[in-house]
Amino acid sequence: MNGYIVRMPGPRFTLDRSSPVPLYFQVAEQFEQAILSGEIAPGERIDNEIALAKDLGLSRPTMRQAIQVLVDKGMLVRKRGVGTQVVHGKIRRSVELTSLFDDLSAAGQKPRTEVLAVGKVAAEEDVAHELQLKVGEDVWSLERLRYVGKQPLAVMHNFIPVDVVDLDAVDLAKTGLYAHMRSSGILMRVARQRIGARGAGAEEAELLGEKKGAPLLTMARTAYDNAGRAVEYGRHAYRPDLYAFELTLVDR
Amino acid sequence: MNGYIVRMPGPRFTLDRSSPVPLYFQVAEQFEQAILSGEIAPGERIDNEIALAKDLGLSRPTMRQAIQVLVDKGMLVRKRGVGTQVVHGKIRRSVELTSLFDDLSAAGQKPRTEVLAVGKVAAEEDVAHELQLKVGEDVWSLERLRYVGKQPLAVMHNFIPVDVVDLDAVDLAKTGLYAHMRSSGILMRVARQRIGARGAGAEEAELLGEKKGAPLLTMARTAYDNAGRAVEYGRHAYRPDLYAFELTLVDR
DNA sequence: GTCAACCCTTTGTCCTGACATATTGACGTC
DNA sequence: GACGTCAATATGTCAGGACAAAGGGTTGAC
Repeated sequence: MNGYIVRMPGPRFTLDRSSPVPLYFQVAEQFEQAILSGEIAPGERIDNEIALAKDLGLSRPTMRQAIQVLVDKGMLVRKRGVGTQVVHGKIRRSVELTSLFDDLSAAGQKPRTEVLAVGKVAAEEDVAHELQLKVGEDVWSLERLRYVGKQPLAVMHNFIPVDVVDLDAVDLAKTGLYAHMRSSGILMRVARQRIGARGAGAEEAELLGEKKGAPLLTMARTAYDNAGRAVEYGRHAYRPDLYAFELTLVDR
Repeated sequence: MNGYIVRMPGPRFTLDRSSPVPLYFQVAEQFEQAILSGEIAPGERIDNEIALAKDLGLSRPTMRQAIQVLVDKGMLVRKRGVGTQVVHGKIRRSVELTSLFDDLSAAGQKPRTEVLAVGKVAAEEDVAHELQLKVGEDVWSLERLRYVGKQPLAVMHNFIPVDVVDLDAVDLAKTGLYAHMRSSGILMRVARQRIGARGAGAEEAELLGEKKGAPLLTMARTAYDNAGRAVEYGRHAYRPDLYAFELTLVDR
């Protein structure tokens, strides 16, 4: 734990070379903090890569990798021949491979989940197609109603191949589906989402406390694990007055 | 014995070192092509980085950079100690810093645009806030109706600071707004989007050929140039039966 | 005064080399 | 046969150096 304090244009960075956290990540984290706290103002230029690397006792590739993390997040912009600037401080976390449950927990809300139905069903055509199965094969079907406070927020319908996890033994009202899958060793690495809208059906409307035909925000998503296997397909409908998707795009 | 068959660059990649296109990008492009064409099947492992680099006469960092491009696109997945696999072939291009016009053009559709109104207006509070202006300052206001074929697809309302571009001299029915901004030297590098849904207002409904209260897919977006300046704020409403947002998420 | 040519700064690309760490399969012991 | 250990394999991280290319400012010619 050899701490390393460096004096920079504004912020001081500390590096711990004995930590398992990669150096470039340590730098990126502290840079992000300095930007979010306003220590480095939007529009301001940061020192050039070579000087930064030298000041921190790092190589230039490592310094570049750290900066790249924030460029990918949309917080910094590089301009060849000019330098690297802060774009803007407040960045909404882009849509990630997290669940609504995670989102709300992070926001300090108290989400509650009601399991409407769970069991094995025969895969219909679209489900089978998304999960790379044959029509009629068994899949878990899980229907849940999500509340935030006392308000119903979303109707969620997930399909999961039976050989991925076992849903019988779990209390899904307490544990998020994704948390359960993670703890079962399922790592979701890539997901495809499709966001749209439609009018509420009679049953949905009833569940969400809306009228039939009321506008709903929909999201269908297929998640793949690190072997490329489809491990989850979900179709969800949200009350648009309570939920929206935010994302930050970066042109590279 | 090595019971598994490792896939080589069976397609011999061609590299042009005199080209201005970076080597890592040349490799990434050809790899992508091989994956999309099915030459390398989903789930298949590709050769390890060192062997690939050697075969192509590249250094390992360059090879890694090439692979990283496809990992970022969600086409490949790396597993330490194991190798790199193809996830799945058909990847929808993730939401990018392009416009609907670009999207439809790329899809071979023939989009048509009707300019409903264009002119300078005093910025209201939300517009001023998004564009980093003061309330009451002049901004361009541009309302358009987008058709695909004969069907109205979207109502688009854009706001642009007056010192960014001049909209008077342009035929916005023929030229996309973004294309015009690009040709004016405005480079959009970062954008924040918020996707939601709501019922159609009376005017919108009329324009889109829907009934009042019909579900619409909405997207609000603020774009920033490479100096961090807000250059565009737009509020758009889409007919959900004709349009949806697709994106691919990658966990890194 | 205008504009082109030049130089300096900074990021972009690419190379070689090294060690760390996660994963898997094979081997050996009990 | 079950289980722990070890080695092989492949990616992850990091160092240090070199040249290319783009942008911006300065200088000089006209």
